[in-house]
Amino acid sequence: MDKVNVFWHRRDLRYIDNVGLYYALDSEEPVLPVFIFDKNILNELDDPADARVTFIHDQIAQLDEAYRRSGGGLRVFYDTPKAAFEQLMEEYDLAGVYTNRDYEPYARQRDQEIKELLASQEIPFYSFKDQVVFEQGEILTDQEEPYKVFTPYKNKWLAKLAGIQLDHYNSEQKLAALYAEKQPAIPSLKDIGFSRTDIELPNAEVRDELLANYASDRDYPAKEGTSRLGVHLRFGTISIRELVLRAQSISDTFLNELIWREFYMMILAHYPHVVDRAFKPKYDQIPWINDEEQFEKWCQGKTGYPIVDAGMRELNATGYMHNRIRMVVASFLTKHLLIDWRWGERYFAAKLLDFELSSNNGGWQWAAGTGTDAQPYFRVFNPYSQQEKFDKELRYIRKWVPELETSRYPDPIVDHKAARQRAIDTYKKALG
DNA sequence: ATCGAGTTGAT
DNA sequence: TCAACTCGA
Repeated sequence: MDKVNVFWHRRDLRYIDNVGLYYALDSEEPVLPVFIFDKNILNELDDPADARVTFIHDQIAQLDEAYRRSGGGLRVFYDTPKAAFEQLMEEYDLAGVYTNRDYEPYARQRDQEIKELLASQEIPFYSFKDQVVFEQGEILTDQEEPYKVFTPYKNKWLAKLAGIQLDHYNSEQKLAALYAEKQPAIPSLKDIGFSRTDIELPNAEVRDELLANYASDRDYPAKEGTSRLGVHLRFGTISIRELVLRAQSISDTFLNELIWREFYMMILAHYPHVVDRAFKPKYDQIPWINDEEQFEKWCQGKTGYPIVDAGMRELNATGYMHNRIRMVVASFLTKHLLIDWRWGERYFAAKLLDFELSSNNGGWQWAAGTGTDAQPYFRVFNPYSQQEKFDKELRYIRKWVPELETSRYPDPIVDHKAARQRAIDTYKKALG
């Protein structure tokens, strides 16, 4: 049996500037890189044509190719992580398993299980910080408590960043240390129960010009003013350290967004109850109406509110929605329709290519007013003034709602003024 | 203990 | 101006 170190890729699908991979390749033993198409996760997805699985598969194929060029190869499983590691333990004499930390509740439980499995044969499990600049626990108040408000968190984060150097881990220059054995061909999408989608994904490049104009352009959905990097941050096809360095020198506003990402990851790690309950417990008292017919119309983009409908149709057609519009549709669902934020959260989770549990949950709780640092409940976005401010020329709206201004376009499913008042009254009563 | 502040607003 | 309340130093 050959003695190897395993490097386990999860949501770090790159070989450049990869911390865990760097340390694995720096070790004594040759490195077998591994990826598992996790049945526990994939079995939960209803639609076999899933753009995210397609994306992952493409990235896996590219990684495999890069490793093959260096004389190695990526070992890919379609299984549960436990079964995959049991097989690896049979096939190899494992010196250790290296990986980058992953902070979601499922991931932490999964890693604990694998760590224990390995420990039963005295195989060490080494994990590294790669996905974020600062983990939960690194940014705390003076009382050593996790922050609940963004701004002081951000200030501490920036102060801490100023005191460190963000290193580049040149894993890409160490691939000669890969385990040189031909690995089986990676399973096809069909083998794992999925089919290819033709949804186009943005590439992982950030232009300086985009960052330079980010603060002024990002709120206008008709412009190409946002980075579209969410999916790459989700699957680690771009390095957060590289991105932070770029942002630092070009755009504070964009850097802020990266800090939000870590803020919500920290919130999820410290307060895992947010996954299915309000961050602020009192807000679980709100009597949502949860009208299924209205929910369906919201999903389909047939609410009769152009900016809401445009956003939902963009999401349905492309797996993406402009951030400004995400706030508008979320406010509309929770406030105007008084539908449980979790319904909206779930719909976004199913549709968004850049879906990130912590950010999605944080964003929805913010819009619903149930979260950290959230909107006050009496602040209800006005879909018409949002439209007037951010898509005055109707460029975005007409693109997704071409039948606007025809008799085929539906009447509003609720009256803005009445719905706004109903929301405020309902929240007030529930919280009072 | 006190007090200023709090992502993206609306009327 | 509104309107509610908690966070954090």
